[in-house]
This record gives sequence, structure tokens and C-alpha cells, in this order.
Amino acid sequence: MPREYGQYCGLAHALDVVGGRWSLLIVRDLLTGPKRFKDLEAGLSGIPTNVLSARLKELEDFGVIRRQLLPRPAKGVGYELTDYGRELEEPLVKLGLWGAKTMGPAVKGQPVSLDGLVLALRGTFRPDVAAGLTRSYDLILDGRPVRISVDDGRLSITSATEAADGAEVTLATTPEQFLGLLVGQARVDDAITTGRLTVTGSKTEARRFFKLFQPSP
Amino acid sequence: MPREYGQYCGLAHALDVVGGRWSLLIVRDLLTGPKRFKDLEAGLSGIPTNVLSARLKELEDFGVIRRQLLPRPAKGVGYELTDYGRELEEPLVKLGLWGAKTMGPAVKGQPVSLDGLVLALRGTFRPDVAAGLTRSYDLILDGRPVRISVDDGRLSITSATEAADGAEVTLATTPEQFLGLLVGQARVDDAITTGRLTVTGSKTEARRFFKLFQPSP
DNA sequence: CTGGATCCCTCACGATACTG
DNA sequence: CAGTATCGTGAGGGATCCAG
Repeated sequence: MPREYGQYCGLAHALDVVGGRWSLLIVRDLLTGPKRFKDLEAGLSGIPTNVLSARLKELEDFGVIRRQLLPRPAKGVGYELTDYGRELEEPLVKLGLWGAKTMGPAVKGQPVSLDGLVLALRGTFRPDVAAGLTRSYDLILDGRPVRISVDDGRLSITSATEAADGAEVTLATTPEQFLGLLVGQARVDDAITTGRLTVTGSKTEARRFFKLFQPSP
Repeated sequence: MPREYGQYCGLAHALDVVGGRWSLLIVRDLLTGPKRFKDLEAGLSGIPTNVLSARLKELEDFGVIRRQLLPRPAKGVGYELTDYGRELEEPLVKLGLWGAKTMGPAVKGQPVSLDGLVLALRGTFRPDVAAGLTRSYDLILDGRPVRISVDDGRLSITSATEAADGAEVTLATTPEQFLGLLVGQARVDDAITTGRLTVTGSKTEARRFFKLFQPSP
């Protein structure tokens, strides 16, 4: 990142910490759970490895992320957010929704960020619709599973890498198709009958899922 | 601005628009009202004029700001946020509070951003404390007035350039001193008796002012 | 005097090759 | 797999210059 702003201002300092190129996208990808270097590299489509390396060191120095040994079966190192880093979720969700408003349709061949979709899920979640509800969903996008849990109306999303113990409903599709369903461009029933959305569990629950996540007017 | 990220993701697109260096600080300064080129240059302490010029054009192209002729007595051009640009207030406030948590005390000689202080005011405003309250305050920092209005518990802050028609309370001090009062490092009564805070109106109202703005725990 | 545009230099970033 | 090393490019920093 270029020189610091040097102003005494919370926003200026925040930008000193996470204002560098790629930094906020790294945080975005870590919001769904710990990741390896190469997972980050893949999710950031095009980031040079030296820049990724430099950013990870910066973020670690600032106490936003932590370098740690990966648990059990997987070996090696991984990166995860600290508590302080996780507090970026709220500003990031708001900023993501702001940006989404002027984002055109996906261009063919344009990489769709899975973690960006998860961020959109956090942003479009309707607590009023979910009030009192308890469910868990496994969302599988391009073969990568994400566990979405609603516990008495409260939402939590994590990568479901640890051999999930079977959610009530499993939804498998592509990121593009999923996005279409999220914003209402495609209908759930159609997607199921045409095979673009595979549902394990009741279709009613699948429909309910998409009612939980709707952009505000 | 650096190259675009090219990912289909709301956050990535937001960063394509306002992720360039200085961009978010420009938006921060415009949140308090329209400003001239040189006002922005002054508030951004150290920005090269060519960069400011380029950023303003970018932001205008993206529909975040608007170039306009300045109203009456002042002549020339000014820049102001569009409705879309003003929607950045919420993410910016959140991000500013996040950054403020790890910001040390002001270094001597370090420029203190007036508009950053105003952003902090928006972030630390306590609607619960202000419930039902209607008051207007004129805050004068380094001679530059800011009008802070609470209307039935709702907050609005603008630059009070247009010969303010006298608020109930006027507070005049330096940015540093004001910040100390905001975070509770200094006491209102002490500041008044030592002449570092000048109050026009009742001291009780001055004390109430600082109760309206308190950082969350 | 405001509101910029132009020039030059430096360094952060991008791309890729290479190593523990 | 997880980075480091190397090198070219262009955005940003800084000062000066020009137009209305």
C-alpha cells in the first residue's frame, strides 16, 4: 500500500490498515472461515503471490488476521480472522450492498466470487422473515459446500469443510444460477425441474430458503 | 485508480468505484455538504492536485458525486454527493468506528480531520439518549462552523456556512480538545473554566451535548 | 485568486520464474 | 504447497505552470 494518510481520523486509519489493494477482498474471503494461501489465491482470481504474501503480513501485523497451523486431517498453515478482523463484517456487508446496486449482470466468463455470494447472503438476510426459525442448509456451489445455519432467527455462515453432519436441506447449483435465484431472476421450481438446482430435502424448505434472503427495496 | 478487480461481487465492484486511494476520504469530506476544490485539497492534507482532479472525475463518472455551480454569494464550482453517494454514509461510519478502535492518541502536529470528527459524531450518536429531543447546536472547530441538529431524536449534520440563524447552543474549541471531550478524556466543566471550550448558551445544554455522543462499549 | 493541468520521479503493484 | 526473487509498468507524490 502507498504511504499512510497520516490524518487523525478513524476512517483514515481504517484505510491505512485495510485500504491497500486486495486487502478487503482477503478479509471477505476469510469471513467464511480459515483458508490456505492457495485457497485465497484462487478466490482472488489474479492476485500476484507476492502481493498476497505482503498483504497477509500487513494484516497480521495490524491484528486483523492470524496465521495458524491447520487442524487435524489437513496439515500446513492457514489464515483466519481475529476477533477484531471479524468486526469488519458489518462495514463490509454494507459496502457490498452499496456496490451491488450499480453492478450490471455478470459478463460471460467473469469470475463469480463464492465468498462474495456469502457476503451478499449476510447482507440480504431478513431477520423479520426468519424470526423464530431454526434450520440448517448446506449450500454447494461448484462443489464447495457452505453451511448456512439459522438458529432461532440468527444467521451464521461457515465453510462446511468439516464433514457436515447433514443439514435438513442441501442445495447444489452454480454460483451464477444461485445468484439468479437470489435476486429473483429465476424461479426455484423451474431450476429444480430443469436440473440446474439439486435439492435434497423438501422443495418447500428450498423455497423458504430463498424467502429468507431478499434484497431490500 | 488501479485496475479493476473484475470479479462479480458487490464488494469488489464497490472497491472498483471508491477503492482508489483518497476516494473514500473525498466522500467523507463531502458528507458534510458541498465543497470547493481547494476546500477538499485542504481537508485531504497532502493530496496532489492531479490526483484530486482525477478522483473527482472518476467519482462523477460513477454517479457518486456531482459537479455544480455554487449557489448565491459564493461563485465558482463545487462538488456534492449524489443520492447514491450519500448512501455511503452508513458503511463509512461503520468503517470509521472500526478504525478508531486501534487508533492511538493524536501525534503532535498530526492533522486532525474536521470532517472525520463529524463522521465520528454520526457514529457515536446515541438515538436512545436523544429520543424525543429537539435541539440545534453550532459547533465551531478552528473557526469553521458545523450545524448539528437533533429533530425529535433524529440527527443531521451540515456545514453551517449559510449564516446560521443562531442555534440554541454554540460550542467553540479546537478539534483535538473536542475529541478529548468526545471520548471522555477531558471534562466539559474543566474545559470551560480553562477557556478551551467556549459555550454560548447554558452549560447544562453543553453537557447534554456530550451525553448524546458516546462510543459504544 | 480559484481551479485546475503538466511534468518528472519514485515506488507499489502486476506478471512470472523460481525455491524451501 | 507456500511462499520468495526479479523485473517492468503505471499510478501516485510533489512542485510548478497555466487559464478563467
